[in-house]
Amino acid sequence: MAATPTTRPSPPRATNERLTRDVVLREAIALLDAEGYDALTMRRLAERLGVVPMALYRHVTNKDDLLAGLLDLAVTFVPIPPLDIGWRAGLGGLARSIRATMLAHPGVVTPLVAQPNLGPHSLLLAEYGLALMRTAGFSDEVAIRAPNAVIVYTIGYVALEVPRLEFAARVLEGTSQPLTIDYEALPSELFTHTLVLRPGPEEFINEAQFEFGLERILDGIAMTGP
Amino acid sequence: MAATPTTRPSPPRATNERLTRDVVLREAIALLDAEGYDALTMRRLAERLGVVPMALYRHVTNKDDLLAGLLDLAVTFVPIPPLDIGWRAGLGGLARSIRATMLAHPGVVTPLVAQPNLGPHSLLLAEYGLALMRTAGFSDEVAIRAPNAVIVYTIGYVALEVPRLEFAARVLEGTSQPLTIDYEALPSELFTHTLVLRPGPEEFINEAQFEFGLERILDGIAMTGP
DNA sequence: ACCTGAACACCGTTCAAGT
DNA sequence: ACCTGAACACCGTTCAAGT
Repeated sequence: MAATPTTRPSPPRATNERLTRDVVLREAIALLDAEGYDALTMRRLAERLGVVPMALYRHVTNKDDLLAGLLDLAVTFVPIPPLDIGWRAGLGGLARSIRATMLAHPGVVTPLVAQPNLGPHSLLLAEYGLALMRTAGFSDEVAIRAPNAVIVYTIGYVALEVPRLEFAARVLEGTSQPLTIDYEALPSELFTHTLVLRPGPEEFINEAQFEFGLERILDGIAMTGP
Repeated sequence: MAATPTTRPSPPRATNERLTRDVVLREAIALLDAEGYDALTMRRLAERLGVVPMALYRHVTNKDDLLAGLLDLAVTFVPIPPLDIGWRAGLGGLARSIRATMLAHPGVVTPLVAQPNLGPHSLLLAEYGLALMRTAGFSDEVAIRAPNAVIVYTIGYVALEVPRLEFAARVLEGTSQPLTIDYEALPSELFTHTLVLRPGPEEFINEAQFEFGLERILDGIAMTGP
């Protein structure tokens, strides 16, 4: 009922809502989405919930536990494609689904990379990959490795993509200088091919590059059988 | 000459050594290697150099600049394979070389992923990839995209691998509980394939998985030509 | 027994005061 | 002009004191 004694915007939480672990985790994701990974501090999360910082420790044992809980929750946001579309469309769809979810919740990427995550919802994604590959008749080894390769590629790709998108956004709003490559400064005998093709700084990470790598992995998987 | 007034180990820096940007960056990598990313603070770095924290700001504009400089320096540690071994051995060798370097300097992985890096030494790696592919007769588009796919896969993979190796090390020293999957708790109608194969928690990230994904990408690239 | 404000041991960076 | 100690505005977490 009483307003929190701060200068920040008043908390959005209904005052009669009981604080639960689920409420804490969802608010943490909302904070992550709104203000990014660095903004997720115990103090600011507590403030958004209209609660004293130490009240959070009733529902999470520490910040690592908060991050682990929030990750398992975020995995539930990933739509799993249907099973009957074939292994190639299935794995490709799962990759695009994971990427879309991570781009929608860019703040989760840092904790996702930083800690192992074998919660029940991750296992559901793994089951989908195994089902696709075994139904298609691949060997047990490929059934395990191929979906893992696609998932690792996707998470790794987006882990690189998100900071570069955030950088691009800062360039647009004028708070960062755009990246440029000064081709004229490169010694021509060391950079002959670079100076012929002159790939722009945006070539390293973009949507077409994601699709190129994904399709190469899927082509390579196709060559292993079934 | 005078010892730093702290309780920490005395700094290893020779007292008559002039502080330069290069010395600062190399000590930052040494601190990263020795104690990990979280240990790299301006204050602790200054302490190791036997210098007051603000003295660092003479050589770097802020912590982001320190990280950018240290990344460009770390790229020089990556051995580039010879040019005359063919595109497949060349790209594969580059990937393994990048992975080995990152595993030797695990603390650089976090800043490497977190910010764009187009320093001159990165461009030298890119030039190597372009040279391999153009010499082999691939199209300009594939010459740009294929090395990028291999490099993104490798960096992304190791970004996931490093925290899991650190976790495994904590398990070995007894400070973390090992990850287990409780197969008995999984509802059998949702997890039929998982319960048949029962892949262990270590299957997601390991050396064989890295090689599997790398070979699939290389196979997929081979299919595009030349 | 439960809750929480104050405190602790840190951060990166600013800036005024010193030489 | 150059340098730097103190200070500021934060952290995550501990813990003693309060109800």
